[in-house]
Amino acid sequence: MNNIAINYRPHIPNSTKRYENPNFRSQSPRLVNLQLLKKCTHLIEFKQIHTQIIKNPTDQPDYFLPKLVESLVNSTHMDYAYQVFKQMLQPTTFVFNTMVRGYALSGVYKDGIQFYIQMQLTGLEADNFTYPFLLKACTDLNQGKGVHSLILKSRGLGSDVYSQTSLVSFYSSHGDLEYARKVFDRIQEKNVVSWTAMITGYVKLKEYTEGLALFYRMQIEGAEINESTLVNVLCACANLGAFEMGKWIHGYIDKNKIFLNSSLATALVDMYAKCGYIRKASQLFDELPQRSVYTWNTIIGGLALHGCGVEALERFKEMQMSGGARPDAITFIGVLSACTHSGMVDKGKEYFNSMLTDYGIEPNIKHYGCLVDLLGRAGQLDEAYQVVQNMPFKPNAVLWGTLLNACNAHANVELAETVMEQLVKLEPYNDGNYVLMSNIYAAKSQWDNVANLRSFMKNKGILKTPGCTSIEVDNVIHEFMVGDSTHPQSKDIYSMLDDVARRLKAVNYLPKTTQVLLDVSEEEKRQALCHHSEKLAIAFGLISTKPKTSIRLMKNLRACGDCHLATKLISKIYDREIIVRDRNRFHHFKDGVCSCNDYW
DNA sequence: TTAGGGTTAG
Repeated sequence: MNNIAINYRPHIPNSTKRYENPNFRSQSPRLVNLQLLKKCTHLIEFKQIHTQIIKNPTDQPDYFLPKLVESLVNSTHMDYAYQVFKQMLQPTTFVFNTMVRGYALSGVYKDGIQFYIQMQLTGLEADNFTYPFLLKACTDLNQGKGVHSLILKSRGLGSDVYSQTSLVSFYSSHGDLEYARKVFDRIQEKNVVSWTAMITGYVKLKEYTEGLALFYRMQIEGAEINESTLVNVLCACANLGAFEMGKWIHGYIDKNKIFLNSSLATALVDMYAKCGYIRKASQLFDELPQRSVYTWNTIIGGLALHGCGVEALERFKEMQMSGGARPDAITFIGVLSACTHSGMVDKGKEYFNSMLTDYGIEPNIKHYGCLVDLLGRAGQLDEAYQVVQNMPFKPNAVLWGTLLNACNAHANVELAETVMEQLVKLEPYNDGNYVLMSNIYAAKSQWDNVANLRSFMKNKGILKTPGCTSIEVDNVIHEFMVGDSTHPQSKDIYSMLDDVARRLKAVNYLPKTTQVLLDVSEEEKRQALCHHSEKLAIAFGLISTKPKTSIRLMKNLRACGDCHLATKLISKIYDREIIVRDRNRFHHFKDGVCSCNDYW
């Protein structure tokens, strides 16, 4: 940035070209007023007003120039705002604040901070507006901490709720939740924005349980709750799969007649979809009076997650027909993942190729990830590998992981080993990759390699994450670990498991013992599989819910091959729909088949 | 003139 001149140098802009704006015609050409300023959007309109202010001495430049700067900043004409600023004899704190805000919002952070420094040099004192703007111009933790100490030192502003809340947002958006919470706890008179800022901090950093805990406290303390609060709480519910809480929020919205704005509607649709209620999500979506690109993306992505690919593509067509929202890069993540999760390989390729040509959207690494998944699923492993090698991005762990998954599905040891070389470098402690590789070796009966991999993991201290499945029955979440016997109804659960095992045997079910990473006998492997957390949760679901009702589960890992096979059979034997949310997607088991068509 | 909000690849 140039040095900021604060001497008054009259400047009449060159606006020789006449521009006819209908808003201007009815106004007297000499009259400058705020109404007129508010209607300006184009630079030439601002220039005309600027000329009038300078030419007409009765129009009080001291009053109108700051307002002109403000309007220019609001219209993101920063260069011209700076030109006007330079003409001011004594810029006020308001003008400096406005310039700091403008540069921060337009991403020219350094200039924002520079303006604050310049303000101090001119001897002006910061006011309660200064620090929230200045914090927006801070790009790293140290800068923010510097502003924090300035706030503490400033007269009277140490307890200003705006500055304090800005600090909460700053710290949490820079990953320091501990500091954010310290500031939050010290806010004397917390309002709905300060509470929401802290909850948002937790949610953004995936500390969903903490976010919900704070929401409970907020209610106990009788704080006001508004749409923004609920959006964040719903986001936590969606990601935790906390359906009862999410449903309660929906009831709260209805009961308190809270306006379902676009953000809140999106969060609600997303909550239903991520909690496994895709029909409810779709129905709610249909009832919405307005849909933004976010709402469309949520329903398309939600349908994709549930393997409802055809329906997702129908929604995509509907989105385009409606003309209300333009598809963006995220829409295509949903569209491509719909094709992947439903096995529509050719359609997926078509959509990928149409992104740039028909929609002007450059595919990013996530779109390439979807393409690799799509090709991998179809068994086109060489082509998938070619994409990884030739795409315009350096492949990350997700991309290699996608390819490893494809190698597992199509038992390709050779490529899997090449992929693993990369994954060991990028994610040396991700146990899931080693487990997948072990399964690939096991599928080819390469037991030596399985053993080598196991000792490699042991030497590196890499432990397999224990499987954990939860099920919600009558508003209580029951959590099961592998081999768990701590549940109060454990005896009944294991009796039910015996019944399940007997009936599975009767339909010639053979446990997939190759997927067990233990150095034990076949019988012990069978037992281990039988006691996987998913099966324990299903057995509990069978004994604690009414016949023919759906059973809903959530897992911390991907579905294991043996549990997947067993769950398909159980859905048929016991005539139950079983809906499982695993780490990546939903599986709807019904009548012996799964919505994922055995690829996940 | 200030603080908080929705969707995204294994």
